[in-house]
Formats: sequence, C-alpha cells, structure tokens
Amino acid sequence: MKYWLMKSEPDEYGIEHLRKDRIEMWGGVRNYQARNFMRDEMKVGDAVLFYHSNADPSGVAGLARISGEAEPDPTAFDPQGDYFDPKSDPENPRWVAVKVEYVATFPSVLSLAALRENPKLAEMLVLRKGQRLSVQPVSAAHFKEVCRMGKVDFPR
DNA sequence: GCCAACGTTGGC
DNA sequence: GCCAACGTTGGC
Repeated sequence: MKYWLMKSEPDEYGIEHLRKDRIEMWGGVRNYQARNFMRDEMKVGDAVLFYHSNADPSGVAGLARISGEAEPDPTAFDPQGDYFDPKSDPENPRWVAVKVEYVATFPSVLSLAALRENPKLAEMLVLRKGQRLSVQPVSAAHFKEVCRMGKVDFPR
C-alpha cells in the first residue's frame, strides 16, 4: 500500500464536501507529474492525506483512501467546464482521474506551521519550498507521524 | 533544442 | 495582493 498527499482548495472542494459525498471523482488535475502518479502508481486502498491549500490555515484536514484507479478524466471533455482541454482526445485521453473516498476529519486542521515544527517531517515534500505538486507521494513514516499529530488513526 | 515570455500555484 | 517558484508555450 502506498501513501499520498492530495491538495484541494477548501473553498472549491474541502474535506467537508468529501465527507458528505463519501466518494469523489478526482478530476481536473492538469500536471503531468501528478497525472503519472495517479495513472501509474495509485491503487485501490492507498491512503491519502487530504490537504487544504489556499486556506486559513493551510494544512492537512483529514484522511481519505483511493477507491477507484485511474480512468479518463471526464472533465477534460466538457467544453462548458473549467477543466476542458481541447487537446485531450477521447480516443486517446491526456488526463486521468481517480476515485477518492472519505475516511476521517482531523479534530482541527494540522497547519503547515505545525508540520514545519516537527523535525521528523523535515524531509516531507509538501514542506519543500516552491513545491507545487497537487498529488504527491508520502513516506509511510511521514504518513504515520501526520496521523499521530492529527489524532486520527488510518483504519486498517 | 534553447530560452524568453507568460501563466499558475500557493504561502504569506 | 504580492511574488517566488516552477511548468508550459512558441519563436527561432
């Protein structure tokens, strides 16, 4: 099983939206590196840190799991939608989406500042300067430590 | 293939 | 709102 961090702006789609929807098709990712992680490495059952970006505070808001592996991203084909990409051919889709399932909400958002204060997380990608990937891998040790700080265990 | 211009992300 | 970092585009 692998571990991931996925970013979303809570004004657009936060952990509360996922809690209500239970499962969400994670469309709209338009970065090749992030796409490759979703397409090539994400498997059903993988664990996800749900990260709020552009938020007050930004940080890890809760936990999710992958419940459906990569398939063509339907938002790329909707000319009316914000994520339309005319260069994505339905016969040869450029972008993919995975299904993300709600697991838990942290009692309070585990802020970036709090994460930075923990030396065990010093090497975590999300804390790196200039790091913008919206889907990124997380080590098992970092994932476990973030769950401990967030006061929620990822269910086995 | 280089690289300047431009667009986006996202913390602050 | 600012701006650093970084990805993408397109002229050459």
